[in-house]
Amino acid sequence: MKNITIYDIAREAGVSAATVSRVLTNNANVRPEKKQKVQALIEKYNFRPNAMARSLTDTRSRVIGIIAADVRNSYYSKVFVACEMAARERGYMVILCNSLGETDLELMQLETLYEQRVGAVIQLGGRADDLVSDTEYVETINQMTSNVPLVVTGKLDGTVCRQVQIDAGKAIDLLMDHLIGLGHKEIALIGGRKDVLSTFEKLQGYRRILKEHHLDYREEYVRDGGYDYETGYRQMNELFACGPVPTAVIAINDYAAAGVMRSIVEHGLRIPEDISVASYDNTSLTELLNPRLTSVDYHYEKFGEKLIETAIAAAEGIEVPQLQLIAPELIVRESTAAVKNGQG
Amino acid sequence: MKNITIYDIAREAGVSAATVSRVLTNNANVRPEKKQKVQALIEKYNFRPNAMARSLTDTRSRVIGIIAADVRNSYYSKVFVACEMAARERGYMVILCNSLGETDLELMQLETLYEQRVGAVIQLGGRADDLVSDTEYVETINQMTSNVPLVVTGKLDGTVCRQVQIDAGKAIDLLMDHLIGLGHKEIALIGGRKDVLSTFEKLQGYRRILKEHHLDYREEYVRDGGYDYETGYRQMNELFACGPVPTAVIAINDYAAAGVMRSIVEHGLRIPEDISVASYDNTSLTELLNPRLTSVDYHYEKFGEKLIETAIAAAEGIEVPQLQLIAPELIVRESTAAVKNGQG
DNA sequence: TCAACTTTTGAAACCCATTTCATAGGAAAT
DNA sequence: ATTTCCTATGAAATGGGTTTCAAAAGTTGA
Repeated sequence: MKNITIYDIAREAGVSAATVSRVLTNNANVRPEKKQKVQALIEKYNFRPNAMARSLTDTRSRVIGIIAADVRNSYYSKVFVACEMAARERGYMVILCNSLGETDLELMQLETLYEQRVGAVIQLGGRADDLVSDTEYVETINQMTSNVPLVVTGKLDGTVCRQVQIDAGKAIDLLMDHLIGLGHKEIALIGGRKDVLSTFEKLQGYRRILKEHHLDYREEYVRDGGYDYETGYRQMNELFACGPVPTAVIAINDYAAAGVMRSIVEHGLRIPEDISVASYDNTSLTELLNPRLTSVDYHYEKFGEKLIETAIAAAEGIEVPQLQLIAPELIVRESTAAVKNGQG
Repeated sequence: MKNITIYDIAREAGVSAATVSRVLTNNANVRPEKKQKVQALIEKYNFRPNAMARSLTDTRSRVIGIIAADVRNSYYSKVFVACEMAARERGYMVILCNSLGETDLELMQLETLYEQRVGAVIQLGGRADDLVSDTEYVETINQMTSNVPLVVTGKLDGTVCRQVQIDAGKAIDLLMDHLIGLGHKEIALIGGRKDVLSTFEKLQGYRRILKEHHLDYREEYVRDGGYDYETGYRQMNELFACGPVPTAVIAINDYAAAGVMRSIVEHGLRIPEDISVASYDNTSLTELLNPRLTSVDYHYEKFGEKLIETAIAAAEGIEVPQLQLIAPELIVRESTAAVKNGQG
């Protein structure tokens, strides 16, 4: 299956390769009759120019690499698809890799993407979201970013990565305002690792808001863990077993919320009549669960656009603010309601 | 940010570019001291060879393209991640595109992937899953497959695409055996388009199995539509409104099942006590819904491996059987139970 | 020590498109 | 009709690797 090249086309058309190239790129004058002859042959052989060869001279390859933690998680797949659409509109392609939480793999993929000479890499989740950056990791990243610019959704102190973050402070604000407005005073926070930037910021916000409303901060109400169903289920069970039971729960994402909800139902309580549940991410899960879940949306379309725009700017050497924030929005559904009378 | 090349390394090491290349590919003898000097410089400059330039001579690019309908759907993201892992183990990369159900986009992406000179393309969902292939589409595909081999999960008559299919007949067998074994005689089928191969085959199997068990086929029990929550919800509502209410429902996937479940709950019935619900795909949703959903699993790891192996074989010109089947497995959870006494 | 091998090595060709540069051909201006 | 200015075109250089081929260097054996 030998591939056809512009030379084959050129020979058969009786022109030079340069002329074929001009027809392909369409940015120089070619006599109409020759142009037509070349186009006919391109059609005939179903010829498509080799993007590899092209990008050798092009310098910039019009490809953005994305390293996501795991697209099987709805949050990442939503961001990814948003990025892909934004990239396509701008004449770019994206390449996706899943790091699956393994730092080694993450770095290998960064390397592979650089070998592919992508213009920039966007990192979704993974090591760059950690609150405190590991020195060795930062060093490796610094080596790589001398080759290819990196856009992260967290932050990496001591590097030149561009940051596009969700405004986590605003996100917790929205949830707390909503719940406090409904009369809740006992609000638990379930799931998430405190050493992850966004989770840490949410916790900070939680304490700040409690103080602003003269509400007590209770250690037992903050129960971290992972970002999955299991964590939500286990931690809510613990709350039932040990601590005082809150009137509202904020889960770190929709998966954790599903776990929280099951635990509540298994304990014979109703949502939202007995306990309100809300979460972050606003994935499709929110509509599938029963009751439908109140959740914080991140305007994924805008989010993807900003990520891609930042990446393209970085690839093309254009300056952009190093930190950009995405404003979240609260989507209220059935899982939150006013606190019961006589309680709180 | 001028990139370093093997020539830069060669000059500084006082050797020829050929020698540097030999060190990189590691497949020829190079005097140890020179090898070491070159490796030191590679390290020093953090040099990585340009994969584009490499694949110009390599012919085969060690990249497989994947066109999925939409990775925001759990099914596709599971297959994709499985493919990615299988590819990595075999020294390949994958590039993902989402066709979002648009045939034009699908073809554009096929073209883009060919321009990238991927070794093969795997198509998940989309046009190739249609029962009857559109002539114009087939023609375009035939043109493209003269350039790059295509692996599909459906079938495309009149083309040379390799097929890796889930054994849909076996899948419906598993579900029906399970439900009939539980005493169900009134089983509805909800969701899916009949012009999609796998859905069609499931319907065929459904009729065959009913006949084998001397059960009546009832038109009203087969309610097609899309593959989403809405379809499940709407069609189950219709069943409640118009038709006889079945004792069990098989939804075309977990999303549709979620819709079916909500409709049932909203009608004041319980799952599985009043109605059993089961579905295909066994995505993470099955564990998140309440009750947990009985669903048919496709051994995604094996599925991904077979897809990638087939794609790599095609890329390297190795013969493989044109059609390969994946055997599904039933995962029984809480959403199915024996039919109530006095019914059926 | 010299012939006969084997291992290393670099120059040059090659992969495939783009782009520069110089030339050839036409059209417009004098 | 001649000069001037564009437009159209091809040869060759370029980008960054790999590979072939032939020469150089190192080994071995007699």
